[in-house]
Amino acid sequence: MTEPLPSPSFRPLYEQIKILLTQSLVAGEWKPGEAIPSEMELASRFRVSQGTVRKAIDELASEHILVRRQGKGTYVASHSEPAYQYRFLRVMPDSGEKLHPRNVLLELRKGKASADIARALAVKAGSPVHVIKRVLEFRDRPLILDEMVLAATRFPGLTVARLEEYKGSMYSFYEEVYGLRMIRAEERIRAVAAREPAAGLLRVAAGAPLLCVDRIAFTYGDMPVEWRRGLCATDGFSYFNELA
Amino acid sequence: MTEPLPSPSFRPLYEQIKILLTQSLVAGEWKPGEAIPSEMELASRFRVSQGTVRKAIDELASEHILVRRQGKGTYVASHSEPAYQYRFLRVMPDSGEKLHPRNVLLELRKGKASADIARALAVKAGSPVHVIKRVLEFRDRPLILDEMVLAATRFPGLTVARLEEYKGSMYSFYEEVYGLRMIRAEERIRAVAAREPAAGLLRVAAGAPLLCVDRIAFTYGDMPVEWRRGLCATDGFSYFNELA
DNA sequence: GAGTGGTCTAGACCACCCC
DNA sequence: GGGTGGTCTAGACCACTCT
Repeated sequence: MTEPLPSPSFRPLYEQIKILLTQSLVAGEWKPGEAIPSEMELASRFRVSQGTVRKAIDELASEHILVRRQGKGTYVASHSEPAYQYRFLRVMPDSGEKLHPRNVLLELRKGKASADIARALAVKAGSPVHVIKRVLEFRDRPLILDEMVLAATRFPGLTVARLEEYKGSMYSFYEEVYGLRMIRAEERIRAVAAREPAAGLLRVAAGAPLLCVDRIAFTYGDMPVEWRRGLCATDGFSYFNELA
Repeated sequence: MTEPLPSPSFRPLYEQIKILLTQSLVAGEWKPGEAIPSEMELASRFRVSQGTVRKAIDELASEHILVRRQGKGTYVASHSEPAYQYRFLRVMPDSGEKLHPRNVLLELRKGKASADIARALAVKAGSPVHVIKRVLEFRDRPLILDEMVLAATRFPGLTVARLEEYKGSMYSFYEEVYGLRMIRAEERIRAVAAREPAAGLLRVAAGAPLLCVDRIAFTYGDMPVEWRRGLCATDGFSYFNELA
């Protein structure tokens, strides 16, 4: 029998299992929404105890990469599921009611990555990109004006038709159409004065204060996929955050 | 047939242990910065296995209520420790350098809780409160103008002298002087136009866009302790947030 | 009833820290 | 060397879901 030698840098077994599971996810062995094999089955596949598989899955579940459902199985998390639909949308009405915005596509064009965006997307400056502009409306009021930038190589054949025909959030679109599941994002928020054309699109006066939310969204392995800038008027709405 | 009725409220053992540990923390049996008893010791105290204590501690550690240190022990987290000093401060220089702000106290006065603040602090409207105003400076530039409101009953004998003599963050002050450890906070962020006197204090033009960050901070058992409103100019700085 | 995740136990051993 | 947390195992039993 070949026992794994204790390597100089100690790596617990469950972390290696975690890596193996992640590789299977990246490779598409199990797709978003599907169940992965049972803990016992994975334990015998990897030749470890159920407890070790369990710890690996626990961590992936705490990162919202997998979802456990008692009595049923463990599933690959998906932005297409209602509960995860607007997982990354932190702007909420102060009234406390749930925000189910409507997506209005403004523009899709080709462009080249600026230095900043190239760095954010880990591509070369000047690389071809798609630029998407859209407005999120809530109760027929424009709420957020978004600009998204995607590396063209990762989104071949992206057209207005495909975007418009799609029902659901951007991230379920990336996921279902391009197999890119977003698992994490970083946001930087600033306050800015509204300028045209944003002011008009959001129906606020020029110079009105807006939230400017810059986001980089990542898929498995911390690979950046989307750069986004959102402008948002915050009368009646606010960006909610929990600090723990 | 005798159908075994589904137990109305199933509570796993480790959750009960978690509650017992939390009660000891609230009661002050172990103070911030101190070590709690070892896992084996707690296991025998509670008559459960080490694994069960371990799971309870794991959860408290993931909530940053306890801190594990391999080979040493498990400690009560404290805002006085350097690593946790500015745990809840999300405003950072865009340069990426670390933010070690300086605290400048402007005002401490007594007041009465407005309806909104009373609700936030779970006290009666009109209850006596302390109102603290201060500026956080970074490299001699005013960065954040904060107004904090505290229920007077929870902070007896609060004076300018005690506040000014204290070195460190607000929350280490609450913790060391009043035994109130903040473990969680909720923030709501909006964009607002600067007005006097905030504009002058932050050295921005009237009407300039500012971040307005409203916070409620909680101690053990989700008890609200502090209401806070921060105004922040964001040229060169931004509010960082990670979405997971 | 069968299968899944969830809990709990007991014991062994490893990595880390400090004396 | 002795104590602490960290990992891993094997097995038992519980709670939940679906059939």
